[in-house]
Amino acid sequence: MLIGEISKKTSLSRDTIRFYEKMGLIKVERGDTLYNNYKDYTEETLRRLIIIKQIKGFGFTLNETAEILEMIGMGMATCIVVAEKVKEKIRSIDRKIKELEDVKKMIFDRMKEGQNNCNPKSENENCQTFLQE
Amino acid sequence: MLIGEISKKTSLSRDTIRFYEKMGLIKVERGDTLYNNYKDYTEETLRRLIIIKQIKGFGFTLNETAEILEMIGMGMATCIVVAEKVKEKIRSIDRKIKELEDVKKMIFDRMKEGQNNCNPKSENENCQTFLQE
DNA sequence: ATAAACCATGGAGTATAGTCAACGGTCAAG
DNA sequence: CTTGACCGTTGACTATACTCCATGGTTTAT
Repeated sequence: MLIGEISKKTSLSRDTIRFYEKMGLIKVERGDTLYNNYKDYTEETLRRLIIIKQIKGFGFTLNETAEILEMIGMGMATCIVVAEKVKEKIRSIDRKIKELEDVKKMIFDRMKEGQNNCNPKSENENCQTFLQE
Repeated sequence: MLIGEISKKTSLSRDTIRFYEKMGLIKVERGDTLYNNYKDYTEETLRRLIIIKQIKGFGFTLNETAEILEMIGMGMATCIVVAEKVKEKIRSIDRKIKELEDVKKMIFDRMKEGQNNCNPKSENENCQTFLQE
């Protein structure tokens, strides 16, 4: 099938599909006919794109997705391995959440400090929050 | 002073200082002397860079930092305005945390679904987690 | 005189995941 | 025969905040 059709079937834009091809996530051949240079997307590729969407739905990056696809290709994406990957992804989300919470706490603390530098008589002047060394 | 000196005093790399200049966060003039084209960084610029570090310490982006600097320049960075900006920053952090938690929950739920597709006899085969439509 | 240690500029590269525009070829219908 | 709807490739652009490199000029010390 041509790119327009597979694009509709996957709800991925043509550009995205071509981008995935460039990234090596899918392989595409030319059709047998020699008189045009349209690419021929197979059912196999369609399935692969759907799997890619699934994997990305888990929050994996394209690189990670490529890795998992390779494992699937080698039959090594066992339940244990997949579960471990997903768990690691969850751990990395937890790390990000913790980082954000740390930043938030830091901002809170600094804001409190800053408020000590804001007294009523400076109501219409620059706040000293950022201006102290 | 020359860039090497201000770089040491602020603990910002030369490249970073030049980058800030290019972004318009600081203005720098050439020295009075005409026989070289070295830039002359003033005490004022030094103070400004220190303020930039303070503001960035609150998690503001460079664009936001530029905004706040401008307000300071106009004497409009009042305590109320600054507190509101900081609060909005905290709110945006909270939104990010919530997004991450949603993603995490989604992954959890899907993983549970996926586990139903993993039965013992497929121990050494690809997990079906990503393979279902 | 020359080497080390500065300085300036411009441009490319980093990571992520595409999106968009330009240019040109192809195909089917009227 | 021409119009519209496709298709292909290449390269630039998005956002963030720098970092690094190459090239070339300047200053200071020996």
